[in-house]
Amino acid sequence: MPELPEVEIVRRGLEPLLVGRRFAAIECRREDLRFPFPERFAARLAGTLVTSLERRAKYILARLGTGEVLVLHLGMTGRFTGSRSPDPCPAKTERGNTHVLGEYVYGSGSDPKHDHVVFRMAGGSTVTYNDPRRFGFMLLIAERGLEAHPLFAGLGVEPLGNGLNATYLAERARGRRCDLKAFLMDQHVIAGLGNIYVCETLHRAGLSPKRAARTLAKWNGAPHERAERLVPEIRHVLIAALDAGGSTLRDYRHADGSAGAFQESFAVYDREGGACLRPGCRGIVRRLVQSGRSTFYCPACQR
DNA sequence: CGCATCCCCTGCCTGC
DNA sequence: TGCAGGCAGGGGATGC
Repeated sequence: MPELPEVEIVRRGLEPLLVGRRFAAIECRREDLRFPFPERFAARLAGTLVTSLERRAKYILARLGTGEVLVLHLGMTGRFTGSRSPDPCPAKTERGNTHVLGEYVYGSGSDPKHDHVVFRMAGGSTVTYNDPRRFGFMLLIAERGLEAHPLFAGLGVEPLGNGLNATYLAERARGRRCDLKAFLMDQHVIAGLGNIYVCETLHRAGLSPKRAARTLAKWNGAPHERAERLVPEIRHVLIAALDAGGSTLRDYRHADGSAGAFQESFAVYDREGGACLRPGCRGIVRRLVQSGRSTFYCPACQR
C-alpha cells in the first residue's frame, strides 16, 4: 500500500465521488478480503449518506449518516477506480471518464477478476475496489466506538500533525532496543510511515537503520540531536511525496496520467548498488533485510 | 512488556 | 519454455 501519501491521495480522489452522496447499491463479489466483510455489509450501506471522508494513519474513514464509520484499508495492492457516470463503452475508459485513484498496480492495468467490491452511488457514479492480494479490508464500526477500537486505540501520532516532535520521539524511543527502522515503522509510534518513506527519511537524516532506537532518547535532559534531525526529514519526505502524487512502482500507470511521480525522487529505495545521491558522498546503496522487509541505505553517510 | 518470526494472498521477475 | 524460489509499499497472531 500505499503509505500515508498514497492513502491521502486516494482519499482526495474519492472525496468528490462519495461525500454528500448516498450509496445506492453495493456489490460484494466475495465473502472476504483480509477479513470477512461485515455482516449484511451491502444492506447496511445501501441508502446511507457519506458525510465526510477522512484519513487516520493508513486508514480511510467514511463517516456515514447512520452514525457508523466505513473503514477502508488498502493493504498492499488495493486500489480504487472511480467513474462519474456509468460508462457506456468500457474499452474507452482508459482515457475517458475513469480515474485510477489508487497506486501500486501490478502489470500494466488492473485485472477485473480482482474487482471485489463495486459501490454504486445515487446519481450514477461508481467506485470499484480492486485488490489482487486481498490484504486490504473494509469494516463498519460505530462512530462512538472508533477511538476505542483495537485498530485505532494504540495508533501513534500523525507525522504531519503537531503531535510529532523531537520530545515525543525521544520519549517513545527511551529504552527501545529494536532498531531505528522498526521503531519508525511501528504504527503505534508514528502512524502512516511504511517501508519506502522510512528508508528515505533515514537517508536524509543521515541515520543508520540499524542503530538502536533508544539512541534517539533524551540526553542531558533534552531530546537527542538525532531526534531533532529526524522530525523535519519525516515531514519533508511525506510532503514531497504528496506533492508528487505519491509513489508507484513497476509499470503501473494512471488512467489520467497525473499522479505518482515520487518514485523518480527515491534517493535509496530500490536503488541497491547505485551511487549515494547525497552531495559529496561516495557511498553505494546497500540492501539488507530487517524484520523481514528490505531496507535500502548508504553505509557511508548513514550512521 | 518488547521483539522476532511467520502468515495471509497473488503476480512478477530471476535463475536454473 | 517451464518451474522453483524470492520478492512486493500492509498488519496481525504467536511464541519466546
